[in-house]
Amino acid sequence: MDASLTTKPAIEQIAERITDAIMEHRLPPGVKLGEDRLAQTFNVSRTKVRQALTSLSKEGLVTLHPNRGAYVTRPTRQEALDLMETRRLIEPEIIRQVIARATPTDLDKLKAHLVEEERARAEGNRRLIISLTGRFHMLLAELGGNLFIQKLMSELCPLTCLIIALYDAPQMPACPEDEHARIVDAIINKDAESAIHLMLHHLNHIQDALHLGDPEARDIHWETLFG
Amino acid sequence: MDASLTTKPAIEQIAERITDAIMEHRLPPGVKLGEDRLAQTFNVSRTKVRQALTSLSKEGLVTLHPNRGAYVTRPTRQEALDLMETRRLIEPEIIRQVIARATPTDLDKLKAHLVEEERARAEGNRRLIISLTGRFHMLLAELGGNLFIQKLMSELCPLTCLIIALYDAPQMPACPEDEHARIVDAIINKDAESAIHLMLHHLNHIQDALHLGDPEARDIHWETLFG
DNA sequence: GTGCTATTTATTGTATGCAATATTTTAATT
DNA sequence: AATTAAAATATTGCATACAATAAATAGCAC
Repeated sequence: MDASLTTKPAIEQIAERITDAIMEHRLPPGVKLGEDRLAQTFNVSRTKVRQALTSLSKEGLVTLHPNRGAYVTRPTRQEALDLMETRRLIEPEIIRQVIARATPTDLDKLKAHLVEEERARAEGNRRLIISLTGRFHMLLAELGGNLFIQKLMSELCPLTCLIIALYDAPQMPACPEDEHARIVDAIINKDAESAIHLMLHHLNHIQDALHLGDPEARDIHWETLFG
Repeated sequence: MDASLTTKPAIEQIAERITDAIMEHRLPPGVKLGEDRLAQTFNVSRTKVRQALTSLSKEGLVTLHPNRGAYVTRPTRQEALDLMETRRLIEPEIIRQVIARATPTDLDKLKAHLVEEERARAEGNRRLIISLTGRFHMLLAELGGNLFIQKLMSELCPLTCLIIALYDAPQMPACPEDEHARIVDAIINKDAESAIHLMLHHLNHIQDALHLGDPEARDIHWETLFG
């Protein structure tokens, strides 16, 4: 029997491994992703690495500088604000969708995820915690069932991890321990209003933990600076 | 002097021309986009065509079948519903942003766009009308200023054109003549409530014109049909 | 030693040729 | 004639080699 039914295309696998590394802060923003090096690392030809990198650049995780190579994106403060604004718009709708559609199996998935998060916290595995925190929101979007919102969140969440890597206070825990659990509780109780409220609170916590206000170090708008 | 400052990369140009053709219904859904043929058409190598096609597939306009080639996407009814649901969520927020941020120059751009639409209507150029109708919403997203919402709308609008091509009644005009103009009026008057109301009305008109309800011809879910 | 230019080195961008995979045509058998 | 098998054809997927570009180094004048 062929295993190809379960095997994903090599290019997607590469992109996924890079995404994972970025979400877990093993690849910090700004790092160069040389094609040859990656090709050797993954034991594939440069061709496939290139395709994975262009794919990631479409998702915004990687920035391509023509003739200069691929770098892990360094989101600007403005981009961070735009991203969080978008999430505050989208995620309440996701909550509504999940409450309206979720099957018992779906709710089990949410509970299982909380267990994983709990375990990562018990281990003190901060990198895993950040990654799982992102995946919680991607899981919600998946259960929400809207394909476009799902795709959007699957891009915004890894980018959020990058933003945390760039702007979060180094020692501060990414977000209060039980916020995800409380959101799931409200969803299970089909209490949309509470769940949305908790979600918005949660998103505000994430944003408040970021140092986006420092006026001295604000981004330079090279495009409009001259002429 | 080099013109390269104004010249876009060849790959993007190809992708754009294909996008335009799709938006104007010159390339109907389901059509095969053979690599060799496109390469000859655009007088470039197959390599660049391939990259343009993978880029378009990331945006959802083109669907890649492994070893079988690229086809103009045929959105399912479910995808059409998800898309319109997403637009109803996003576009009211865009309206709010535009009213909050728009400069006089921005408003001029909106007016200029209305003039273009009017001209296309006067000419009876139905293809151009559909394309411009899409671009109106992309322009609003641009003026809204949120980069992520902008990117999202720049994907949803061409897809909407595809959906119209697939599901719209052949003879029916895509949408009532002056809805865009009325939305712009409300924006100029900074009347957010009216503008949002008109926008939602407008989106519902688009959706109502689609034949998405026919139960006999609903999509087959091949993924979950077996096993 | 500093600033400039030229050369070398490294890295990305692209075309091309071949292998792998579908599709179509032809042939053959019932 | 219909169905299946086999061969031929066409198309996509991929690795590789080379060209174009940028970065790093070396050389040179002052």
